[in-house]
Amino acid sequence: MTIREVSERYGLSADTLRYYERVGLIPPVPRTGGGVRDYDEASLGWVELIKCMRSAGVGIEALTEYCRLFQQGEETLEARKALLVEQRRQLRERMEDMRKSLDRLDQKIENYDRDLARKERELRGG
Amino acid sequence: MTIREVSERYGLSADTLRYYERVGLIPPVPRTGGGVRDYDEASLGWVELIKCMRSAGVGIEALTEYCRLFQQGEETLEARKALLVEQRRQLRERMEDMRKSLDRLDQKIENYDRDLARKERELRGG
DNA sequence: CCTTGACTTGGAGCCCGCTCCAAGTGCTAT
DNA sequence: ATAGCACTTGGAGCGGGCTCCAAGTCAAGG
Repeated sequence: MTIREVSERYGLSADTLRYYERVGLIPPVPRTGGGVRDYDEASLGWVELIKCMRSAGVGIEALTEYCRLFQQGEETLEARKALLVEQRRQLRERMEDMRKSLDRLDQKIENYDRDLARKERELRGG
Repeated sequence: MTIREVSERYGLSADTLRYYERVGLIPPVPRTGGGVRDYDEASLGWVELIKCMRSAGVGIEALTEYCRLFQQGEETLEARKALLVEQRRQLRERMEDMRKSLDRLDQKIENYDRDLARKERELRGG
């Protein structure tokens, strides 16, 4: 699968896909004789994983570290798990912050509803 | 309340507080005779609101627009509410992305647990 | 053979959101 | 009076994460 096809499939620019590989977010993608990227299933899996994690705000650094460990094989299983557990913790933390802000937004919106309703009554009544 | 005190109270640097005011995230803070910022309750409320919204990833632009509308008075109530509703929508969207990534992380971590347990059994058994 | 077009690389540039700095001003304590 | 310190402003710098560009290579079609 060419970089263009992968780009269209996942909604990531070809530049971004090359960038991801360059900085080590995904392992080296197989190439054709001419050196052109030819994404296989494994590479697609990585692209999808990275897209998912990036969209949740997981940092490039943690993800490159994960990819690096993965390429070192079996002896890094524990390290990889530890890394994922830590990222999960951070993700939960961020979600908790967002939940607080969401509550606050809900509250403010309710206040606006009340203010607008009052204004409406005043217009009608007076 | 001085900028230093506000800084300590909210864990934002004095530079960040000045920056927030400069770009219009919060309305102008009252000054002493000598031109030194003297945060009042209203300003503190703004700082806290902005800190909360920023920590949830709400963009500077939306927040400056909200602040701008606020300073224009009553006739912008509806516009402000609309802005908040839109930001709430975006916040919910981001949280949904994060929930998906979290599920995925949980799944991966479980897989690692299984792999590690299997490896353990193999070591003991063979 | 030559053009076209997708691909390659390395590197520069850009946007966001701070963060830091230089130069200057003004209260406070000795 | 003068040292010291917190404050001011405008502007430069920085890190993250892309995004774009120039220059070159290669495969396919006319």
